[in-house]
Amino acid sequence: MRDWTRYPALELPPILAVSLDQIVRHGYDATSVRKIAGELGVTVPALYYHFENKQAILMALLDHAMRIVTSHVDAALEEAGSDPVARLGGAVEAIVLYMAHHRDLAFLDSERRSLTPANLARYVAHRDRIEGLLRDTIEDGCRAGTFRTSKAAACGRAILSMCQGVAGWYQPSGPQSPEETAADYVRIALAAVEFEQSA
Amino acid sequence: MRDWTRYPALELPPILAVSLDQIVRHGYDATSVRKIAGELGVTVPALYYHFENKQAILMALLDHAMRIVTSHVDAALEEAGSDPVARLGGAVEAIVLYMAHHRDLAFLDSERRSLTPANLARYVAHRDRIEGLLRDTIEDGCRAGTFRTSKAAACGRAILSMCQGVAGWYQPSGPQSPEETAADYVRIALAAVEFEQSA
DNA sequence: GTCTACTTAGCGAGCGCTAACTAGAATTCG
DNA sequence: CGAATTCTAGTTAGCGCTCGCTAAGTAGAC
Repeated sequence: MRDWTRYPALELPPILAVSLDQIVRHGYDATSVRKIAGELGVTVPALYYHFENKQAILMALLDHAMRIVTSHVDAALEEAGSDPVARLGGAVEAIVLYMAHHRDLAFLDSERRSLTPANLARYVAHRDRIEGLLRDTIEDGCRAGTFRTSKAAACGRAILSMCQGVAGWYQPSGPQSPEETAADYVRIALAAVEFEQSA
Repeated sequence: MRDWTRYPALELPPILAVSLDQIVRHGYDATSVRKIAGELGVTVPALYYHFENKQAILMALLDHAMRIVTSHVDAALEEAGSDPVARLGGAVEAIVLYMAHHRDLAFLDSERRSLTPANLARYVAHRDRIEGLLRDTIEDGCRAGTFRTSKAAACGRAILSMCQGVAGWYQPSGPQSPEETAADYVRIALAAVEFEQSA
C-alpha cells in the first residue's frame, strides 16, 4: 500500500548518471560529449558504443524520468479508486514527491527544446498524458458534485505548473520534508478546484 | 487607474528583437551571433559595436523583462493600498497578465543558467524581490486575519510557480483571454492562502 | 577632422562524430 | 579439450564544421 509514495535513489548506468549531473549543472548544449567521457575516465568513442548520438543520451534520461513519474501517478490513481478527492490528492502527492526526490530528472524537462521533432513528440505525449489525467480527474469530480471549478483544463495546468515549480526551489537541506510539501500542495490543489475543506 | 494591467507591445532595438526571437526558438546556447547578425542583414562585428559580448545581449533582455514585470507588480501593490485581498489579487493579476502578454520574455527565465555568476546574482535578486513581495503580502494578510495559511513562504512560491507556468502554455489564439486567465489565477491564489470567498 | 556604424578577413578553440584498430572475454567447433 | 572464431568494450587519430570574438580598415554624417 502506498508504494507510490516511495522514490528510491536512482540506479543509472554510469554514462547516464554522469550525463545527468553535467546536463543539470551546465545545460544540454553546454555539455560536450568530451566532458562526459572525461568525467567517466574513458574516451569519446566509448560513449558512441553505448548510445547512437548525444541526443540519445538525453532521450534515455527523459524516458527514465517519464517512466518513473507516470508509474507513480498511475499507481496513486489506481489506489484512490473513484473518490475524486483521493484521486486528485493522490496524483498531486505523487507528482510533488517526484519533484522533491528527483529534482535533477525533473529539471531535464527544460531541455526538451533541444530534441528533434520526432523525439519531442514522443516526450510531449507523455507529459500530455499526465495533464490529461489531472484534467479528467477534475472533470469527474465536478460531475460528481465534489469539485466546483468551471475550468477543469486551466485548473489542471495551473496545478501541474505549481508542482513542477517544486523541482526548481526544493532543497533537501531546507526546513520542509517532501511529505510536508506534498501535503501543502494537495491542500492548495483541492482549494483550486473549490472542494469544501473540513480542516 | 489600473495602468498596470496594460502591457503594450515591446519596442526593442532591432538587435534585441531578433535575439529574443532566436533565443526563444532555439535556446541561448544554440543561437549563434552569426545567426543573429544574418537575420538582421549585418555582419557579426556590428553586434559587437553595440554589445560587449553575446551574454550582454541576453542580460539586456533579462533586464528589460525584469523592469517590466517589477514595475507592474509595484504599481498594482501601490494601488491596492493595505487590503490583503486587493494586494495579493493585484500582484497575481499583474504577474499573470505579464506572462500571457510577454511569453517570449518570460521564457528567458529558463536561460538564466547560462549567465556568469555575477550576472546570475543580479538577475536572481530581482526574482527574489518579487517572491518576497508575495510572501510579505501573504504574511501581512495572515496577521490581519484575512488569510489563514501557516506557510506563507511555501504558498508564495507555489503561486509564483503557477503564474510562471502560464508563459509555457498560454496561446493568444486559444479560448481564454489574458484577463480571464488572470482572474482564474487570482481566485486560485486566494484559495491557496485560505481566504474565505463569497463568490 | 573626428565620430558613428559599420565592413572584410580571419584566429584559435571546441564541437559532434567516425574510420580503423585492439585486448580480453565468451562461444563455437573439429 | 584446445584451437579458432566471434563478440564486447573499448582505443588512437583525426575530419569537417561552427563557435565567440577581434584587428584593422572605411563610408558617410557632424
